[in-house]
Amino acid sequence: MLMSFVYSIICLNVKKRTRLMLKDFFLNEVQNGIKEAIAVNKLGSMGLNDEYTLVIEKPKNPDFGDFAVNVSSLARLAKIAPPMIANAIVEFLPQTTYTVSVVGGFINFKIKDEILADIVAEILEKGVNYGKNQVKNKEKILLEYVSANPTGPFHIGHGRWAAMGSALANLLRFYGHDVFEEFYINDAGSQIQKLGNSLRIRIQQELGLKVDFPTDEIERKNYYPGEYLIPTAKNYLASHQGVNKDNVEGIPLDELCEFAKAEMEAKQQALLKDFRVHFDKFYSELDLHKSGKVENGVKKLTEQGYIYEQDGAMWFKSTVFGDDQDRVIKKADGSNTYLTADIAYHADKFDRGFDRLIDIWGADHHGYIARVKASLEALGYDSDKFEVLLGQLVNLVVDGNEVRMGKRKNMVTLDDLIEEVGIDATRYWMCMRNIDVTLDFDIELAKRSTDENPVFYVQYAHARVCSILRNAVSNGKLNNEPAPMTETELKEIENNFDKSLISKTADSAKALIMKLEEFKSVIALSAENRTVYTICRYVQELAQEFHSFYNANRVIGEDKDLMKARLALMIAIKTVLKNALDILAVSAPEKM
RNA sequence: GCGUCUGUAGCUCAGCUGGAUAGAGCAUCUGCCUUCUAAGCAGAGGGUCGCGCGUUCGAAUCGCGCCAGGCGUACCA
Repeated sequence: MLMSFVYSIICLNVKKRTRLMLKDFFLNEVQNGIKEAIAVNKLGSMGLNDEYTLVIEKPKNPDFGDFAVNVSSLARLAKIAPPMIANAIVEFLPQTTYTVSVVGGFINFKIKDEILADIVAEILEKGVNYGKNQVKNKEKILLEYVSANPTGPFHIGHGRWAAMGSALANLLRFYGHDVFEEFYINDAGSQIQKLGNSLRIRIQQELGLKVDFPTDEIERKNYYPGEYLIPTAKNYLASHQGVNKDNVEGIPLDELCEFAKAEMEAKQQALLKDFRVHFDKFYSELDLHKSGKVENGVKKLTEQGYIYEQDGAMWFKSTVFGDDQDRVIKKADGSNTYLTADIAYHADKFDRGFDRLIDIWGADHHGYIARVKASLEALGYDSDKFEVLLGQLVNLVVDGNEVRMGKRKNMVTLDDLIEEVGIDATRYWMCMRNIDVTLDFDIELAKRSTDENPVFYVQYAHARVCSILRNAVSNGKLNNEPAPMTETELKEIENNFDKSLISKTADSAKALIMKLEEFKSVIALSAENRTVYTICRYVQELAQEFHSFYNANRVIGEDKDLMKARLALMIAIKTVLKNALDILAVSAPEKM
């Protein structure tokens, strides 16, 4: 509730906007005041061309007003004391929709009711579009995430990228960008051979043969011993009736690879769909090879003089572009490395006309950034248009203890997790932390439908609002009293609200309305910083403001104008909560 | 060793494009349901912001150096 924010602008670079968010509005007021004060020599040695930064924040102490601008930073330029500066500026503030006071170097603003009324009216008017399309430089963005091997089920780490990636796509789109979501299928490497070999063993076991995965340290690395291939083996036998103990060895490896891969892909894609993750394209690495683009990329790098041969392999001079060491691009055995295809893939993304590439990668791929950027530069692309969001991994917490992933016995798949805690909670938990920190996913906590679980807290707020809106137009429960309000009247509030009524509830609802107003800047900041956890934090804060208001005030009551004002507020809260939850792809239940 | 992320309340984390007494949730304690969903609200206690030096009128925030932990450091994907 006391969250203060700081928003600064370099004042030589302020651009005029038609629709000002409140913070921008006050910054502009101050900036204009400064200019006028300078013009009449009230700001000491300051000149019109001096560059300075203004900071606006929300005071923690409400006595200081609703917004505060600190002008101490001008002291160095003006060579006079901060309070004098503040007073000089204040003289030139029109103070139409607000009042001001000066404390030290701070100019404190207190807003008048009409500003609050405008906020609510704007939300009602725009509805699902409130907060949308704020971006100034719209870009065609290709967002790539998850991009798992089609060799098995997703683990919980994939779940983090899936949830965050899809939420980020929704956010960037909401902000106004053109976003294309893509999943790169690593279906070309040796891991597919391992998959086929493993399927053969599972089929043999299904046929009753005594075969098992190798236990030898080196040999075992050529197999996937997870049990998930058992149903695949059954499916294979069901669709290949002629297969028996005697001819199973003769099945071509390619056929097994193809079968297993197709099934794994289908399962992965079905899960993504259930998890509310939509991809515009699943881009096959195999297709990339077939298209000749990989070879073409190598050719281009060679032509540019960035390839040399050593120890029988071909190396890319990535150090020219800042990488720690050069990278092998064609192994001594003639095959490509993973990087070779990745170079072609990222070049192809630009060739398809995207302005910006954003990839979400696990922190374990950190070393790849420099080499892919290097390759893009070598091929003549602007590597600054390629962003990698590096995500720390996920720890599962069970009974208060971390369960290390990777130990095969403790392997928890995303399917298991979703089944255990549900889609809403899984998505919310995966999105609620900064991508830079390792996520502790506490299954017990995420499962709980209590206030310990933020996702329920937020959803409950939405359900409560909906309940009030329902009650406003339904008859009394016990003795069938008439409804406090007709459906038509409620529609009237939504579509043609008399915003002057807000003054009836302005005092009690001020904090709540201010929080609603914050939504737009939360969207803008979140989109620009590519963070989705900030949406989670905001939605929790908004829910908190609502719950607090709910406990202190009644919406439905005798005073009809007051009721109308508060119902308008309820519709506004519902709208903003829904818009935010939609970005996270977490449901906003009408009832709980 | 090098690169990178992290180190803030008992726990999980915000704040880190420098600014008014360092915040939230959970946990603990105290109150609040004959009134729109108590899955809620109000309040209390709880912190050498890993350590040191520096820049600044001002540092959790910026710089440098340490300490601790995660990840990476392949002709694997």
